[in-house]
Amino acid sequence: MSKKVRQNKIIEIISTNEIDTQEELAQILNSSGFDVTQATVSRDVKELGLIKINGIKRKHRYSIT
Amino acid sequence: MSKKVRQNKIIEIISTNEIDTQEELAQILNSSGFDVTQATVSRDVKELGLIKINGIKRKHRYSIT
DNA sequence: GCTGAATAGAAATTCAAG
DNA sequence: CTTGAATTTCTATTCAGC
Repeated sequence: MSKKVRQNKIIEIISTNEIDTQEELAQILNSSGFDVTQATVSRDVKELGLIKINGIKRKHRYSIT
Repeated sequence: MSKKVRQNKIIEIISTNEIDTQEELAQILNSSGFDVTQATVSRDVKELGLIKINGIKRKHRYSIT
């Protein structure tokens, strides 16, 4: 699978799920057939420019910018 | 010093400096007379809803939402 | 309620390797 | 150029204490 496909999947995942951690994201990716580790997710998050929202109400989740 | 004053200072600091880490922010606060640790900065960051921008271009810095 | 010290937990990077 | 394992670095939380 290409990186691009995986990154599209990441966008889809965080759009439909409340993702707290990169580990969690990696697990969902694995369940979806993308065999990746947290290290790669970290790189994808960076490339995609994703941010971690950490506000007082909306606690802890990844989001697209 | 009140928490509110400190948090205003934080906004000012991240608006005028490129801050990478909470430790760094804590140090600048200390230099400015606010005696705090990273733990408190972490709580302030959360309350203020600050985000850490981690994009491929704009690397690593705190920003207001 | 606000905070610091210590710790747990999460994320980024290094260091190969393919 | 992409990745995983291991490690480092950074952040959040716990557990007092005030």
